[in-house]
Amino acid sequence: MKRASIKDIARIAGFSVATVSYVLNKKEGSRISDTTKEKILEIAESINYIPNKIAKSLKMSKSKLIGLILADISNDFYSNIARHIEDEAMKFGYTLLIGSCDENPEKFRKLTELFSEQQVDGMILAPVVDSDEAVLKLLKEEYPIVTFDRYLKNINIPGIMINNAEISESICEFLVEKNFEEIIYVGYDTKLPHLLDRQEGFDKRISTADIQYKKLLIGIHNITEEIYNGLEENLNLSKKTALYFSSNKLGIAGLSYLNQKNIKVPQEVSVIAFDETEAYSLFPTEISYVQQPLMDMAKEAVKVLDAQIHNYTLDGRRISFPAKLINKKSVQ
Amino acid sequence: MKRASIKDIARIAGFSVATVSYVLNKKEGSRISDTTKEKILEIAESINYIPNKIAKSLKMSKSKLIGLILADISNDFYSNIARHIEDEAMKFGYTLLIGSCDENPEKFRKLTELFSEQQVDGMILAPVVDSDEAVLKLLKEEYPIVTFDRYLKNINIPGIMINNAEISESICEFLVEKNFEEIIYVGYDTKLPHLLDRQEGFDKRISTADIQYKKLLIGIHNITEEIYNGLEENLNLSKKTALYFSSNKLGIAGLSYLNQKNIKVPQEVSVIAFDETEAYSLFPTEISYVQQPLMDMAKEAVKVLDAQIHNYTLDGRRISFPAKLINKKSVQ
DNA sequence: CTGAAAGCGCTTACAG
DNA sequence: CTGAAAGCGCTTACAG
Repeated sequence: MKRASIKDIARIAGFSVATVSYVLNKKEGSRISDTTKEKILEIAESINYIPNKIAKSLKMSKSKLIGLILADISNDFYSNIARHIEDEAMKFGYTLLIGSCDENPEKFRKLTELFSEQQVDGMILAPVVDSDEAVLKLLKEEYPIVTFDRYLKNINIPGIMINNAEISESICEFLVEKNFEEIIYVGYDTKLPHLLDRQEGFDKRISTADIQYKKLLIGIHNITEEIYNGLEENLNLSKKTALYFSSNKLGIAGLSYLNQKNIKVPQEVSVIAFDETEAYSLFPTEISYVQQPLMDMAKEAVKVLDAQIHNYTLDGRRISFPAKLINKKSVQ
Repeated sequence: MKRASIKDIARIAGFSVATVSYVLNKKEGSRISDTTKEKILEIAESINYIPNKIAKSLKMSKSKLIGLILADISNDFYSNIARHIEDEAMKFGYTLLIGSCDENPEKFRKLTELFSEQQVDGMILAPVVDSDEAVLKLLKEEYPIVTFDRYLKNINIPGIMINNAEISESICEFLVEKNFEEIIYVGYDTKLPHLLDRQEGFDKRISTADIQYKKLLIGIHNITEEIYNGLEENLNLSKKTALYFSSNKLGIAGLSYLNQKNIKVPQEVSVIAFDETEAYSLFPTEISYVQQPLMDMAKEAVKVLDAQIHNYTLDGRRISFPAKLINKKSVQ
């Protein structure tokens, strides 16, 4: 079925498409008589008129579409982000295109290209390792973009993130004061700057403490198995030990290991994890974790993006939101 | 920066836009000389030409966009679905618009309208209670749609789902054979047909068994608290009892309760939950659960939708995929 | 208060 | 082998 257009309304109403367009868009400036307005509105209603945003987009060079590229929408952390961004984007009248790139720079590039062809007005990106080139290309097209969660070391664009180094440093401080004999930092074997920041913040504080320290760096593609083997090898229950899992996935995989091994938290080992997830509620001990203010971050991201979309100025400011430790019962 | 168009290429190359369009689209039929082709391709490359799909969409009446409406993208179950659908849609050249409606028919309606204005080629819907009207309207516009997970009792459109009644019936059979003294079905207090099917399938089998049976029906908006109170009141550990949690969220909330109360599974109570989630791996006992073949379902959904998009025929067939019990250690 | 016309960036049937 | 032209459904500056 061909859908009704403004032209159909115009024909039936006996007015021009211009007049119909003015009425439908409720422009203040244009003085259309009330009877004309009513008639047109009535007809639009009766023939079930649905405006064609594609046509409007073409004419206006604005699609009211925003592209969101993240590692994997099925990952709890990212799907939470997506939801917050969706809500916020809707408030601004944007609809969300979502793409998952699986830490793969080629997929990332393809998604930026696809979204760019789709004429999204802007993109919110969680860039992967080696995605600089793709982002640079976007930048050359003067595409409004903002990074989220992650950022690019060598490209200065607006980015929303947490205070990765600082929060890790303060987590370390917190653990140091508890007098552990050994602390194990569990992170990813990666070049992602925000994760390196987490590491370095932790390293910085621990280096001035006289505590045994290990780093377990996990390949990003085989988390469960590597965590299992890593902890199997490195966790020494005869010492008073604390584990710091520096991401959501790592936390879940690590807790799953402790669970399988029936290792008691915090009696045998203390744990701090990252991000909120209802999964923690199934673990026998209430887990202490680092909480990111995702909703505030999403609000800011959309706000910053929308501002760019409207005036095409890119100030390269990165904004760090403070994460905080929600201390429950997994550290003693 | 204004983006380069086909017209710019034409001007620079000294050919018409028609020729440029033919070359860019690599049509077989049109015989363009190789030198022309090369020249045009080269220029396109050098001025960083990006095709404008909005313009193409308008001309072709095809946006290559698919809308996905579900209850909440941050819900583990739905974000998994979204990911599978994303992957499959991409294979067909579609990009995904995602919207969450929070079980709210008004939000659902708004999303259908928004997507419809956005000219998506089709929609994959997890309809909510009282969304019949919105779907009917889509149908009147002859919009290609397919329901997923859920279906509409009174509207006959293609739908992808599991064998809700049958799987529940066979879960019940499984439990009956274990000689429990009491079985508690934990479900939602809802009118969603697929959830009623789950209930009725269970009821059907239990009605022929001589076992004490309770149904705990939970309001969809306050799960954690209602599960807590409901189990507190109804779970009697002096009897050999089995709990059947008929959704992912209910399973997690229920296990969380058992965890808080330090009730041992399966020693004190047996449990079967619904859907896979890594959350289960944090629970002290490996959880037996009902697995839905989400990837196959996603494949089928996109396939069915794509078929509709291409020939506008709607056969109202619902397709049930077999769910199956993955039996672990939470039932004794 | 209303309309004719141009144009957004494409595709494609037709002509030559 | 290539181009002129129409048209997809809108918006808007301009004229009357």
